[in-house]
Amino acid sequence: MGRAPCCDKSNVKKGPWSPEEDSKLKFYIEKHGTGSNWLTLPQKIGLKRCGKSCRLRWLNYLRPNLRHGGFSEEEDNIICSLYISIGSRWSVIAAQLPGRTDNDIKNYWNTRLKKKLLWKHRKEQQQALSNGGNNRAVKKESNRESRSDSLSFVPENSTHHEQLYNWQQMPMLPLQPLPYTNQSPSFNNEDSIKKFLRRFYDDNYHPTLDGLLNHHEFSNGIYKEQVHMVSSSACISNSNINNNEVQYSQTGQYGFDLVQGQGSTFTSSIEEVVSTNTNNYPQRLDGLEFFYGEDIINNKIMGSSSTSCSQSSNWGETNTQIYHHHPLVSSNYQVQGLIQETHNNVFLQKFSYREMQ
DNA sequence: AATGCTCGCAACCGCGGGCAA
DNA sequence: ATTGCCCGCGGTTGCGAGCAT
Repeated sequence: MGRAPCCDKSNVKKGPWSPEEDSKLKFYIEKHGTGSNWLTLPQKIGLKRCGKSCRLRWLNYLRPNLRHGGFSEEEDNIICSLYISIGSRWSVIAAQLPGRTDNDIKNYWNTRLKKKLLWKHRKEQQQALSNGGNNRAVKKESNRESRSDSLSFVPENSTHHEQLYNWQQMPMLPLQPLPYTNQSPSFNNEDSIKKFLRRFYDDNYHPTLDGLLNHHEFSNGIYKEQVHMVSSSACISNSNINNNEVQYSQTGQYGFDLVQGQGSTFTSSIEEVVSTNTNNYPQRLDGLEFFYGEDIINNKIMGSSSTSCSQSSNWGETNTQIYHHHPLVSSNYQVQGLIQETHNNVFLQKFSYREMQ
């Protein structure tokens, strides 16, 4: 006994949507909403489509504020780090990337991002071989990947934004040299991909957190300031609130210290840090919205999921807290701030610190 | 110019979970 | 507690555009 079909399959249209169908669906939903029943919706509109097909079309294509293509470097990093943390839960990953659909991210991962990582891995292998190896097969494959990469990510008429796709221009994490192996990494399953990805992030992978530290660096010649984001599956929901992450983060919580150093006074909030860096290194702020939140970059409050973080602000609401003195940081570093957020059941930690040079 | 191949993306499909009766 | 229905997710497929031969 199979499941009863959701609609009369012989009486519904399949395949690409016509502009007329799109406008019918869009017009109706914008005016009346979905009526919380997708299956009956096509009949109301007069569309010969399955309700599920309507839902998919609306969510993935027609609904407002969607972005297609043009994934940024930061989005790449978020996708990679979340993939490591939580696997192929595309809807959860999509929830962290405004305007992106789970379908888009899934396609992007399967068709480009995975290959991009593989290509980089192979390039490193080839470099390791450069002293002695002259493997024609590797060379041929490498040429093919290079060509493919240049066409896919850095077209000749690309804009600055598009050029962010060029691996060589990406501010990569410090990489461990990869030992040469005759075998390319196999991407047969999720675990092998995660394992492979971690090779790129070994320096920044934190076993206790089971998370990835996304890494951005500012340097003014005196101090090095590093900003990390941790996404962790270990604290995936509030029910795990007692695990190590939260417990140790609670030492010295709430607020920031003023930190003195080499004639400079560090500011007391990330908001001010952003402001400082905007003045000194405005070019490095581009694309950091994912870390600070659009509201901070734009100096305005846009929503509840990401909040500004001044000391006296309304930070305590629901899932967001500020901490300092993160135990990961040694005496050579001074923590600037730590933010913990929960977005759609994904736990995120963001912290910044400065390295005393 | 014609044909075959590859790639990217939109859409489909089946299944599991949640919820109400 | 059980059943049926719907929603949403993730894996898969099919098609069209662009590229290689």
